[in-house]
Amino acid sequence: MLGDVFHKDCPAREVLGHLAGRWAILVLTALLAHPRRYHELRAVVAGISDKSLSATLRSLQQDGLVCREVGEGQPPTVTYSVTHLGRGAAAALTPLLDWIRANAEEITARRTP
Amino acid sequence: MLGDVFHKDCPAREVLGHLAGRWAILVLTALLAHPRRYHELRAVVAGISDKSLSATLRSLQQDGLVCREVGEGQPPTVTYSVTHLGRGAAAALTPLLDWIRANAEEITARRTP
DNA sequence: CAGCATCCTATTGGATACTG
DNA sequence: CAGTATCCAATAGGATGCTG
Repeated sequence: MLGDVFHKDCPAREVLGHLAGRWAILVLTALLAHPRRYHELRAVVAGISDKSLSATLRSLQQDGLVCREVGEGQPPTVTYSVTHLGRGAAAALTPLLDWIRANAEEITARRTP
Repeated sequence: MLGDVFHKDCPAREVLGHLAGRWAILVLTALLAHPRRYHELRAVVAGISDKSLSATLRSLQQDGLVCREVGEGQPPTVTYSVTHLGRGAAAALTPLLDWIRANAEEITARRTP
């Protein structure tokens, strides 16, 4: 089965690998509400470094989930937005983020050390 | 805001870090349908090593998402299942897995090299 | 069967400095 | 502003061998 994430070496496994990192999840979600410029993203996704942000954005572009638009003028203005495909991915991520928001405190509080 | 995944050093960010890896996602999902024993998990989650599987299971246990039960007899039989909390997490992951299953081929096909 | 210990390599990711 | 380049530290993760 081609879409079986449990099978090695299948496309689904590869895509999961791209989306599974915490940075991709956060960046994609940050773009869901509306497009953002590079420095906005760096501020919104607190703690991400330039290197990780640009690497994550490149990876998301290559997968066709994020669109990069360069504006006119000096200094350059670059805006990132989710594509139609990316919107679907981000939507699929919101239940996870919602669940984490709701349960994070309980988990960290009860954690067995 | 305590549950804000976009804020550094908040519980939500930490929990996201635990769940974000591909192994945690797959293991948790593999346990959603029904409990499984160690060797079943290793077979179902194709490609995972003993080291990564046991590390993932330990992490999920510490977060209270997975329960480990040791059976009687020799050789030992150890069964893993999702807790109530873990069931919620796994449920929050299914939209993501479903989306990946549905779109993985399109993504890998159109990938800009 | 269900793992842990060890060794090793590869990838991730932060800090810093620099550029068009 | 929007990155890229470089260096380096930390982590992930595979292979192998061993144990109760």
